[in-house]
Amino acid sequence: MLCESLSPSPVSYACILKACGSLGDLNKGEQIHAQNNQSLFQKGKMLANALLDMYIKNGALDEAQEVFDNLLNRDVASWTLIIGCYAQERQGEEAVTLFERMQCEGICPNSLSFVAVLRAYGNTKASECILAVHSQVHGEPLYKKDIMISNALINAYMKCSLVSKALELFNDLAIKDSVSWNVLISGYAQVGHSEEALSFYELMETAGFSPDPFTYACICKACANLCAVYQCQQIFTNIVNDGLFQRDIVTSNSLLDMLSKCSMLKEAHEVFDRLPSRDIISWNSLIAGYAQHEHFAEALTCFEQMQDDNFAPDAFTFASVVRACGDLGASSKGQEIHVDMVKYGSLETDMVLGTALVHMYATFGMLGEAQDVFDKLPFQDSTSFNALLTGYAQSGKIEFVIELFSKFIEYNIKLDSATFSNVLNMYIHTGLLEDAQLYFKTMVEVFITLLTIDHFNCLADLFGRAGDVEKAALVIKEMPFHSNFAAWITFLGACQNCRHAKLGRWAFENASELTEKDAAAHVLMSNIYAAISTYHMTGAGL
DNA sequence: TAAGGTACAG
Repeated sequence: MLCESLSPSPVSYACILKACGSLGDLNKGEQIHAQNNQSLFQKGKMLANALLDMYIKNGALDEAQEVFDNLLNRDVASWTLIIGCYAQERQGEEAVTLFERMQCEGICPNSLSFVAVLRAYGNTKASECILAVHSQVHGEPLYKKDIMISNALINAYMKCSLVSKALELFNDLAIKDSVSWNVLISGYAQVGHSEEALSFYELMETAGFSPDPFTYACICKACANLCAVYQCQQIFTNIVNDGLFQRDIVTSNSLLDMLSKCSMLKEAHEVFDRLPSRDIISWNSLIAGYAQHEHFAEALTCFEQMQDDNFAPDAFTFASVVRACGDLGASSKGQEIHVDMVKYGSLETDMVLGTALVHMYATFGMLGEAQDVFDKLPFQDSTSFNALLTGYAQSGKIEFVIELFSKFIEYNIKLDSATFSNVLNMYIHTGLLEDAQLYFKTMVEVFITLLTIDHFNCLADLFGRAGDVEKAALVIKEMPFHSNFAAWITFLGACQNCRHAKLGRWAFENASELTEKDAAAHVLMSNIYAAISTYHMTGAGL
């Protein structure tokens, strides 16, 4: 058109901007924006909104906000576009604020505005607001397009785990479309009601709706939650038969993730090899699958291959490989990856990664590095504090443990049950009985709710190792849990060391009540008797 | 010839 010297009209521009939005061609869109008189985009609502939409579809939030701010006449579409933009970007609070501002400025929201704000309400778990919208639209005549509001409502309810409200609305729908089924199934999968997700998938097919990529993503997630191998195979077959495996990357990634999570790693790798195209999510799913099932070397091999294939690792990749390095004890590779994480800026934006790194260095016993990463975190939360404390405890750095623990008390940081076990185990290995008792006493006073039977078993173990089997017995008798096999077998070991036949017999009988014919219990008990008879025979007497 | 609901990775 331009070659033939025709000047584009506002209509041409609107069409071209729409194309830039759906193709993801931000450069072309920016070019059109820059080459024209800015008044073109400020006055006419249609073209201004087309430009706004182009920036939003390209994920250019700042530019979208700027276009919106410079608009002279904002109509309901302009407001809805920017509200939808923030709702989609998980900036729900911002979206809700804009929704309120829009009404203050005298613009009345329409169906589409409600759909946009419902997404924000769902993401921010604003259940009261969702209920308010629901009662507002309730009883209004249901036009066909308003099925979108119903679907958005079901989705928002599910995001707040209001499962029965979502189901009630779904059942009351006069007309359902495939999105209605998808949001319901997706909701069940997200709240962890995976069986229901699969049941509604069956019902959906019975009702005559074919699964689409959205449906497959949801049921793959449900199957992954359940580790349902048989159903995995069924879905795998369906996806291949539908031809979606070749056509839709989200579906193939969902499939890949499902197979990985269900330990079907061989199948996952085959699917990966057969993919017509791959993206970063395909790589991350495969790497995560290997890391989650402790195939750490394979995880790291894939990580190398991914980079050879010119994919830059992101926060998801790092999370898997950091764990793999830690568990493999691959400290130099781990440090290399740390450098990459700094290079890509992943650490500044992601708390999970920082904590994973603290944990990795703690596993290597490189506590200086662990402390350094911890100190540089954007903020320290309970998870990162626990990772650091565990590191010090596992390395037996008592003075650091004591110092850090006092910070837990001072700043009211929630102590993790597993961290507490690690600290107790440190005391077991250092044999500092008095310090351990003091620590346990503080635990009872400050963190009583997280005490488990394992912690009491640790305390009994401490006394047993110190040779005080009477105190150990008292802990077992008086702890607020039913003693388990682990408690008795540890205690029996302590009785063996002290050659305490009476308490040993007591432990043996209790252990036998819980588990019959356990070899370890019999060996320990017979050792006690053998030791005592040797003692008699050597004339030492009892 | 402007806006819309559902989906995949730590």
